[in-house]
Amino acid sequence: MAAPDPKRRVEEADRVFAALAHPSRRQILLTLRFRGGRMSAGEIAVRFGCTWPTTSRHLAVLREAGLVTVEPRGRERDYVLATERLNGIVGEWLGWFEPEG
Amino acid sequence: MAAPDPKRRVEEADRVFAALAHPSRRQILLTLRFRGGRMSAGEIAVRFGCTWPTTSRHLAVLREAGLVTVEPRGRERDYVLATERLNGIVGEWLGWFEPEG
DNA sequence: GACTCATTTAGCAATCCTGCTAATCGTTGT
DNA sequence: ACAACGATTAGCAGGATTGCTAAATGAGTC
Repeated sequence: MAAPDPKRRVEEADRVFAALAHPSRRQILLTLRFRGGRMSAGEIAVRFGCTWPTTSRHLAVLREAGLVTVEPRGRERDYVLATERLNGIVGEWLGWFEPEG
Repeated sequence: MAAPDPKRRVEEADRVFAALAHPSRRQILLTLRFRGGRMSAGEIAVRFGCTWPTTSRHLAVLREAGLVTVEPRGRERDYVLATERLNGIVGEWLGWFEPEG
């Protein structure tokens, strides 16, 4: 486990919020959420208007942000939603703006 | 108050998340939060590394996203943090990923 | 009105993002 | 080995973003 380096934390938040900036990527996360948190790249790709490679790159952005993890399964690749990280980073940031305090 | 048009809701979320994608803009929101939710454009600008016009444009992006509102005061302009909207839009989206359900 | 201060707008260059098509890689099945 | 399938990578064009400097606006002051 990495030390609680605040600089690293900031860079991670940067990548997470940058990843959430694109509607298709938020849609991918929601789709994953309501399909049990795990789908193959193909299952995800067929649900979107853009081409396969474009979706694949969106998935790469989400993976580099740590919002999904990849688990190869045969010749397919399962993408697994990292719910705790999404709630952790975004929730922590949003927590600064809570009414009380 | 606008009708609960889902399409409009989506477009608003787009703009909000796009606004949050830039570190300087998140920093502006945090700075506002911990200075009482209200600051003039100048007070905000002097705290950032970039030039005044650049900060001004960041503020415009936040304003178009509805995350801040502007209140002219004399020849200055106060930017007011729209906490309830930030918590509303981001919190609602994040709510879809809560553990239960 | 002329002048100053606070802030924004205009205009430009560099960079990043997103979409596509074509080519590639790794696994399965014959 | 070969072909088929799932998925990613490479390369490119169009458009958006971000930063800057210089010029313009708008409100207060003399």
